[in-house]
Amino acid sequence: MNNNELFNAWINLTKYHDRILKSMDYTLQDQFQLGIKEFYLMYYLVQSEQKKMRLSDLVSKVGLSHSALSRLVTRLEQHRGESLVERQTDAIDKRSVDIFLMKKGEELFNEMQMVINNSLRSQMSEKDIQNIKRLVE
Amino acid sequence: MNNNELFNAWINLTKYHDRILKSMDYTLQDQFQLGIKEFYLMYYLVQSEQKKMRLSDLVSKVGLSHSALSRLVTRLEQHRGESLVERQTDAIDKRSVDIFLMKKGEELFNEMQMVINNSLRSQMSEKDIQNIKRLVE
DNA sequence: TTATATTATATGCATGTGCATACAAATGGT
DNA sequence: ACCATTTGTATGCACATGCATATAATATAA
Repeated sequence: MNNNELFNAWINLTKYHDRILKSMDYTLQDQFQLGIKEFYLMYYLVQSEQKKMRLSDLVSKVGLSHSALSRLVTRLEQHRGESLVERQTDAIDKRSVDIFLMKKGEELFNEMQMVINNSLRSQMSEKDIQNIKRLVE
Repeated sequence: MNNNELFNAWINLTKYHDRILKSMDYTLQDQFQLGIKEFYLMYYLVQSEQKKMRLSDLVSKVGLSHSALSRLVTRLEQHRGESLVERQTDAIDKRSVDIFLMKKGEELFNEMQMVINNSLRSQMSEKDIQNIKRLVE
């Protein structure tokens, strides 16, 4: 394998990834005025036991900096006049902030999830999924 | 395949992609004060016959909007007091602008390319490359 | 030819991001 | 107990981005 093949593989992977990402992001913005990062955050809250996570623990999950994540939470607290999530200072460690998924947020998440799944299914074939699994496992 | 598998495959692909991307971007910023988008732009100029391309044609290649690309070119024209690329209005269609890769830009590109290739080789195994090829072909 | 529509690029503006920093709270060493 | 260090979050700032728009040049239609 030469350098050209190597770089071409990378470029093609990027294009494949970005095409799907932008498509999903555009659809979410269009239908919910929310982006893919907002969806990821809510996804990890849903996955969690009590529909809550520490801000710090979300950083590595969502893939944003602390500051960006803090502001993302602020936006979700004030989304079109409704609170999709809420902050609550931890009783024991008063520096720490827990992010709670609210009822309205969970409802919206369920709608978004359907859109996301449709989008993924329409853009990734069964064969693609198998290849991705082989790549990332 | 259920929805969970589908979404997990996507998330894992994103993490795989972003990890490599951020690593390359960080290294380029650190060593050259240039990002991966700047590298892509120069890459396509090098690939072209005469080391030049129309701004418009670069849009789809680099994956930025017209406005972002216009400003990216401006930055490359003024990179640390040197012109890595230059604009030149097309003689026939005076609306169109050709972007030329300058000598200094090509020199820097060659250095960057080595860094990029090393970065890719250290993060993607031979098996990864084969799996990516299967995915994107 | 003249008027209208289209195309290519540049720029004002709003927004999201990371870095550096500020602040508050907890931890550790003396 | 006290002070220094570390940890968790929020915010000022600089900057890259996309959208909407402006401007200039070209193409099209009457």
